[in-house]
Amino acid sequence: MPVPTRERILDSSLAAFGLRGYDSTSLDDLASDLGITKQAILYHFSSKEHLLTATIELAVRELGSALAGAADPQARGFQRIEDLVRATLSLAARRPEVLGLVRLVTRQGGTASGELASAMSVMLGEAVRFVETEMVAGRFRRHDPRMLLLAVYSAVVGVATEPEVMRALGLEPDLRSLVKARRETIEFLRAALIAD
Amino acid sequence: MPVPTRERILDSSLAAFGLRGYDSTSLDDLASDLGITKQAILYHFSSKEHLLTATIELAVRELGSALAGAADPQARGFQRIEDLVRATLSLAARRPEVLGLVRLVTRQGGTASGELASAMSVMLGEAVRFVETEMVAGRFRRHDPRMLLLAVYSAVVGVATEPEVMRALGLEPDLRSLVKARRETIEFLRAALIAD
DNA sequence: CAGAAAACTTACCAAATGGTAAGTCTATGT
DNA sequence: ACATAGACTTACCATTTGGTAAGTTTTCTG
Repeated sequence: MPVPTRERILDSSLAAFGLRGYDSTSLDDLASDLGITKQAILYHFSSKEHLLTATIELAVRELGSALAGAADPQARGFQRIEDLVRATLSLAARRPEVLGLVRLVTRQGGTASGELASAMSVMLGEAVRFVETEMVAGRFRRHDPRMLLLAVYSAVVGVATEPEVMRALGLEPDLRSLVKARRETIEFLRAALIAD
Repeated sequence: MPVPTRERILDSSLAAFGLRGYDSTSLDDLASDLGITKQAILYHFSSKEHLLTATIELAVRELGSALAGAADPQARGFQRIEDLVRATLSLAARRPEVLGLVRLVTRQGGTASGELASAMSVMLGEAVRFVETEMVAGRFRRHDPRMLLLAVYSAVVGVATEPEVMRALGLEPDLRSLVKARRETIEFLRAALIAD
């Protein structure tokens, strides 16, 4: 059974918006990639901005399920961070457009970013509480939890979405390097986080 | 004495390209901001892509001089990292568009990025050698230097260019928070880098 | 099978975009 | 005083863009 056009459009637009940007992607580009006309897109999504909104919703769902699938509520201390970082970097390798879109929207912060902003607020709020309890329990070094998370978020998303910097460092972003980058990133965070 | 039009154009395009993106900035936008016509821009730069190239060159110069001014060749160990991070975050606060453009170009990696790519390669190559000697001297933890720099670069540039994430964390990106973010980022890196 | 709703396509359109051609104004050197 | 070059502006232009209107085909339903 064929994939519904609506979903195919969303898949394509997630890839295009996430990897190349919103303004750099025209509806005609999307349509010809899909072998349909631009008006077919406008039939399912009444404007380009509505398409962006729906695309962001899809990205939020993908990110949310990737992280929810990895987060074992039982896990304590650094294990939980490691699980989340693994899941994030794995998602970045499998579907770089998802994090690309997240980053694009968190930076520009336009009208359509409301949902993503609130979803991120929820996730980050949980993360702040988790980090706080770990600090109180003496398993993590004492820092401002929010600043710590900003640094961790930046490091992970940066590693996940900066293939050109990897190239500038003389590393080809192939599978082996990515595996190595993941291990090193986790070790880096472990060293930064864990209390002596 | 008035600022030459050519420089005014470059200043404006650096801000626009760096903060809003290349495709999102039209020559008409730039021109009307400057109170001139689009053709005046095309008189100084024969096409939009040439303007981008010149703008990237300007950003590279600004970044280079900001970092060169901060790097004391005498400094050893973490002090040197701290100097560079301070300079980077200070530049990000003063002129966010510079790092914005660097990030934009390193991600998309189009035709015009050759100069930035080679400039980054040089800077990162020096950084790799520095980090290696520090590791050999036992002042830094042992990691793959390139992976370590990727994580450090990502953390710093991320902190510098993700104001929306700060907001999602409940932090207003005002001066006090930025100073705090700088201190925390440095502490974070110190914990990650320094050998016991 | 009728008909209506869904899922499109063909045909347009106004605005914006990067770019060209030609003219105008101004300073400057001879 | 005058030609010349630099620094623009006015006037266009072809293409692309997001979007509308109206028609056509397919699918579902009574």
